[in-house]
Amino acid sequence: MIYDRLAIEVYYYHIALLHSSAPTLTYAHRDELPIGSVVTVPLKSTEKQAVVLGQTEAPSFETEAILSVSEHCYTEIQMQVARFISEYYFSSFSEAISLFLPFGQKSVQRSAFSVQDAPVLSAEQQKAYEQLLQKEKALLFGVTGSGKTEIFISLMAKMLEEGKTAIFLMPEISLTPQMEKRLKAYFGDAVAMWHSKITKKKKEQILEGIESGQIRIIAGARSALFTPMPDLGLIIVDEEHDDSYKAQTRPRYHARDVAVLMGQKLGAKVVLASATPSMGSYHKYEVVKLSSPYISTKKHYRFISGDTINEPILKALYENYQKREQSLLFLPTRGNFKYLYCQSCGKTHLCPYCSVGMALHRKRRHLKCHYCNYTEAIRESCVHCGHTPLSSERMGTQEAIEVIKEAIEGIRIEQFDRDSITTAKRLKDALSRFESGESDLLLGTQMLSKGHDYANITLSVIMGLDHILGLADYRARERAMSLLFQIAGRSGRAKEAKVLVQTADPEFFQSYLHDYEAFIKDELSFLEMMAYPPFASLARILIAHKDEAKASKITLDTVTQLKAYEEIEIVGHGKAPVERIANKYRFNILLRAKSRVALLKALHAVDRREIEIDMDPVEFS
DNA sequence: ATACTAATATCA
DNA sequence: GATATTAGTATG
Repeated sequence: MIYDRLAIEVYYYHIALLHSSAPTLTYAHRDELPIGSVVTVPLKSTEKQAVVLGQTEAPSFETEAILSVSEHCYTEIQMQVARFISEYYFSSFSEAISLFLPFGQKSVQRSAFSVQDAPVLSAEQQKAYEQLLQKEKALLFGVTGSGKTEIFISLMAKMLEEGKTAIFLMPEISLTPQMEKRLKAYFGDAVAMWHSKITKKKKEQILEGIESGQIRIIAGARSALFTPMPDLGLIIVDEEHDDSYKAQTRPRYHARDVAVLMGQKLGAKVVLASATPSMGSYHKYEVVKLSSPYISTKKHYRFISGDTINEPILKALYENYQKREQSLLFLPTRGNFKYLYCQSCGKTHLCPYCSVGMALHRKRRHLKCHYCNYTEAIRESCVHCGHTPLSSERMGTQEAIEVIKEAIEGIRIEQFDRDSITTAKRLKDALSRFESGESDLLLGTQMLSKGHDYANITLSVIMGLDHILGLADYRARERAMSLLFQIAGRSGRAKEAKVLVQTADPEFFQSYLHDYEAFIKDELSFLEMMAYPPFASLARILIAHKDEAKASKITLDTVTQLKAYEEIEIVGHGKAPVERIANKYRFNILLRAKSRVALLKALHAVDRREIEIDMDPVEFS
């Protein structure tokens, strides 16, 4: 290294490579560098971007010199949050800091921005708005159509007037052009949309806009949380219950939880919002309630039995079609697993130890719990009511469309699922066809429940809730209930609407139909009794290897190590529900602990390259 | 992550 | 025996 030979005084720095899982390395530089500086370093025969972690003593080995120092720098808070993410969600610091975009050097004088036609709030909205202004963080709990968006806009407008900026998070932004329209209407060029699919060029433009002070609101999916917003005053997490806030690749962070932490560190207000809040948020945060003025637009619920498109469904669809009114039909996502459930009482066969639905493995002719691996023979009759036989079939979107077209001549159906809505354009087209009345029925999966409003729908048919209730997931009840509320909430904004719910367990849904909060309270006591989050911490360890024997050995070794930790419960371990992905055999270990600290400590002790740790998992397959 | 190296499989 | 493919390892 040239500095050594010239005997010039040099500084040594620990650096973390960006976009790499390499460990911390040491490089030399002639000048003093601030922590967080983004630099270019030589590594092997290539050049890499890296971030300066701090100064260090001259190491015993030869060092290379930093090649260049960029204009960009991570802030102390970005570094702290990245440190937290790397430690809590088990990634390298490099992977965690790589989520963030560093700040540029220009510091802008942000002039106050005044919104021309700020929305006029109802008394109810005004009250919630004022409550939110008082609090550092809160959960805004308001049914669909209660006017949460106007409150968001008012809060953001207030921030902008104070010369501050805001981040607005929503799930899967590329598929929600509606919110973009509304935000643009109020904030114009001061708002930019940010998600993983926008082009590199566009991202650069937005970053420039942020630096110049023109862009003051970033709205988008998970990754929008990591844009370099100066003077951040507000983070809104809309639809905070949505699982897509949890990253499914390393770093496996939960954007909602990271948003709360970041808000705390920055002194920015954090508003979580949902019509169907998560149990954890309701339990943890102050709740600001917003009851709807228009909720009284009548919704008539009717519960029907069966698990296919049957007579009552076809009849209702036909009648609505005859009236030239629009309908919506929800089918659960085509899942990988089937569960045994009773058509008579709607109950799913549950694992006796975990209270989650047991999955049917037809090939091996047995039932298996995906949490603890408890296995038993396939049941012939229902343990609750003795009804025979038990059902396990479910229907796909395509099949449903065929059945309905067969039965109702001339009906125009818009398919609305992952298979057909692959791009933002397709979504826009599908929605505009429906809005202009070119289609009579919107038929699809989970996607229907997200974000869009279909004011003219007068009939919603919700099928397959029992399948969701029966999922191998401790939150199956929450998922089913939240889905019912989300879908029912999409319809009948303008006029009266019918909601047809197909379930063999109408009592469960009926008792909470007009009161999600009552459900939350009951569900929380169930979770407490069963020691599930938020009353305990869960972690999942994933092991994947081409060699099945090796994967199995790593799993067993890890389990053996974990047994030394008394505070940690090994709920189960074994082959993952999806046994093989990309030619790799997959194993899971599920852990639970009362103490999150104890769980983290044990996990850090057993962590190594061959395993992946998923803290606070939402996905178990 | 990825460049480099050692180990192993494939082939004429 | 030479070369292609894969597995393992260190990177400053």
